Amino acid sequence: MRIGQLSQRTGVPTRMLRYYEEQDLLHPERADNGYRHYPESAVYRVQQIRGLLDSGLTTEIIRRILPFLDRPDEIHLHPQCLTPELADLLEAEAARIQQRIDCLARNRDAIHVYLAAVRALRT
Amino acid sequence: MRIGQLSQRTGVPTRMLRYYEEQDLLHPERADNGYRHYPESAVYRVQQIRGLLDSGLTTEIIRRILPFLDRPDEIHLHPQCLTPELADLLEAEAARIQQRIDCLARNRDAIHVYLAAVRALRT
DNA sequence: TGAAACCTTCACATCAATGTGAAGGCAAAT
DNA sequence: ATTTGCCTTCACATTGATGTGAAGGTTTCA
Repeated sequence: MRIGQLSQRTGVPTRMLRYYEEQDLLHPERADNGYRHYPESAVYRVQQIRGLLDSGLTTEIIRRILPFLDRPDEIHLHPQCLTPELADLLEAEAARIQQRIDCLARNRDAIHVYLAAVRALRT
Repeated sequence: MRIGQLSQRTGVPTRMLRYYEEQDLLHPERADNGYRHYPESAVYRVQQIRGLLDSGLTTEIIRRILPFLDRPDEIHLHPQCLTPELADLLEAEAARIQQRIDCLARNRDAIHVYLAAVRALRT
């Protein structure tokens, strides 16, 4: 599919889709006339990128972990592809992600506790 | 405590603590000489702000939900303090937070699955 | 064939969060 | 008492993610 349709289906402006490509997060094929051509899977990929960006990860981090965020494929399953440094990076990033989850969950709970408390008072 | 010590204990630069004050996230007392004076609880509060910022919330959103993120106190427990619009805002923000959590948890799991798969291959 | 709706690249603007530094007042210790 | 280190405000710079618009090529369709 072309960029306009991908933009429509994801709600992400074409400007941003080109930006993500510049940041090495997307790698669409090019048609003869130069138009970008995305596979169906790009829809999920873009949603994933947006979700991670919106959760505070930078494009730089996303670029580095993105190859490992899908079903482990043969390309990356060869043990020698996982250098100790890369494993450390993934572990560290998973830990940072967990920290975010904990923080968000705490505050989500606090909001719900508050709402429940006020509503209980109103009975 | 003064700004320098709060900075040391939280790891947040004084520049940022003043910025958060400007954004109405912190409200330190002032001593006669104009120095800011923070209560002990400011340490947690700053960590909380940092965590939320780092998780993609803006200072604007944080400012609006911050009063409700602590133990519900008498000030805010009066039902008339919770206008329907405010309740909607809190619900909506809780939902957005939940979306972030889901996205982060999915990708954290994917990292762990990948690491486990590679390590299993290496046995 | 010509208009409408897409596509391309290039470039400058904005916004929030943060860095950095200057110019000067206050305080604690040698 | 002077130095050292903290504090104050003011102000300009930077960085990452976006918005916006210009100038021009392509596809589709009436």
